[in-house]
Amino acid sequence: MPRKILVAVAWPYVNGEPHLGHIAGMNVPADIFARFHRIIGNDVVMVSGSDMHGTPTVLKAIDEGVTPEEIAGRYHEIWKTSLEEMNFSYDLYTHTHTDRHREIVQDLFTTIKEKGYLVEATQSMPFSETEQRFLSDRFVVGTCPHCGYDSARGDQCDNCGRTLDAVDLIDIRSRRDGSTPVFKDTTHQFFTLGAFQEQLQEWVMGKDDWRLNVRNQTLGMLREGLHDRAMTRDIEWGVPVPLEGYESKRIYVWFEAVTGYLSATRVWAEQQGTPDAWKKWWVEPDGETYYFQGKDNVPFHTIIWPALLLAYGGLNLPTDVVANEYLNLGGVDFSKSRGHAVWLPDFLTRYEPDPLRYYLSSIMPETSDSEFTWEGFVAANNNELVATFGNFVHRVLTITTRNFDNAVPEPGDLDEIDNGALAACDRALDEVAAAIEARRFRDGLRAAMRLAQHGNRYVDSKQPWKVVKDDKGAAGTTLWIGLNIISTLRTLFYPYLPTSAGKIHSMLFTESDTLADGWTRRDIVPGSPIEEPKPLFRKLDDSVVEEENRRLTGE
RNA sequence: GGCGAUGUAGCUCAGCCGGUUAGAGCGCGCGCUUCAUAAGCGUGAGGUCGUGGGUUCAAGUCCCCCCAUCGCCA
Repeated sequence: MPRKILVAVAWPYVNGEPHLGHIAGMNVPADIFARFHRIIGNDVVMVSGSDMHGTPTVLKAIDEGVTPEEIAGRYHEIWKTSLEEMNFSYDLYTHTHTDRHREIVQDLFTTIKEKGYLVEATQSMPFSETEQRFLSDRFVVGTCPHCGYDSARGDQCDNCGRTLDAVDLIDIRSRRDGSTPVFKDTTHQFFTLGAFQEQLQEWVMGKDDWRLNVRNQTLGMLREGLHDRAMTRDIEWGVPVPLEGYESKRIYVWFEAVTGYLSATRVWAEQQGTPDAWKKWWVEPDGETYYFQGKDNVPFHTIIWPALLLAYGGLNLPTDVVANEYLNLGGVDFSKSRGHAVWLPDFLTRYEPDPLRYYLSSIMPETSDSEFTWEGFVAANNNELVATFGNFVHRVLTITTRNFDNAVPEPGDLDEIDNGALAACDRALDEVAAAIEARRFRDGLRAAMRLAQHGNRYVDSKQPWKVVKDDKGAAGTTLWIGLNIISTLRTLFYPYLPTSAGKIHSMLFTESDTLADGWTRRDIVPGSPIEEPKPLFRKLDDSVVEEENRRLTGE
């Protein structure tokens, strides 16, 4: 029975282009995981989309003097294109500004309201008298009461980093027109998070395969106790609240955005012509759901979203929340709010996706922040991808095609070393599978690379380029083994480097594809044709480092 | 301020329930090889395991204080 695996990838808010920091921690691991589960035969659906209604998008729109819809639409297209170019295998990459998403969010909201888990309460919020509207925390600025910084936001001070309450700001003013707001009571719907405390606690306690930071941070918050949270806001960009008297309010973007996981799966199922198919992952008790995102929103996925699912009832809680740390750039924060970043659309105009997927996988911020450097990228490309992996494939294929008339040689009897090489293939399949299954992607990559190294050692010890001169049969055996190793590498790297796996496949086989062949060492059939080898990866000149660093620091 | 994670060779990281001279990949030195995108293989150097205490016959590995970085919360 295939397992049912939902791969839910974080929804980026679209107020700018994607950069490497975004994809290193979320899309890359998610895609590896999804591709792996597909190739071992599981029933996978991978969904995500752009969060159109995030506050940063509204702020950007104000800055540019255009509508939020225009900003969101513009960057959504850019994101979508870049994600496709990276070969991330989404079954659906949508966005939150669709009718269907709104319907599903409102259904969730209404149902949870009917069940009594949304209650009305009032709170005091800054209100702009000039504009006759409430200002959410990020729309007000003032002087930080802690450090005196004069442009602290209503939710946080960018200077000293402390989180703030708008009430505490000194000399508070509207970010929109500079006027001084007054504080006024406003009515909102509060989600009774505390009602789910025990259920959540019990649930998380059982998750001993979660990453330490995810599990412990969640347990810590549960220990401290949960408080009701406002699920509506006084804003106009977002999903309308389906309640009377709430016409000027919208559903809180976090309630709405996480619901995207569910709505996207349903939309995908509807597009497939099987509208109930989403239940395989969300309703059937053995459906597994994996959420990939950054460390900054762990509680939303381990507490708020699960509580919403419990409140709604009958929907599966996350199997795991795979939160990664951050990928930084040369010690500088990768956040796009600063100017320093390697932008994905720009990167892809000069470099291939697979070397990037390789490097990002090898430095994936699984346990702590990591750093992208151009030196590292070039080194990983040249010394590992090209020298170890690409070169192994190339040398074996070259010797084969030159000496055996572009066909797979016939193997003779296998000796201990030959059998050891085949055993290494099978071992690598097991090791990589175990690592990816356990969401240890760096480990998996390294295990795959070990097979390429084993292949190089094997070929070195057998010296087929020499042996072929006086014992063609023996050389044929060696090359046949070598081709088996290449075939296995094709499979091992398929989740990480899908394009390269495809290239290897077409050099070795004339039909089927890597995915269809499954997670096994496909037999290499003597006599079948082999294509003239072309290098899998391009070596990068060292000057790239200097060139790109210059580009980064601004000419 | 509270909670959580991280801190091990130049770089990226392994080190489970404490136990012989602390490991891997990359980089670096040396040697071998030349089929291959001057790629490969072997070998060597390199570490006060963030700091300071403590427990123990024995501690990166357990306990406590502290420091640094990142995230979350007040």
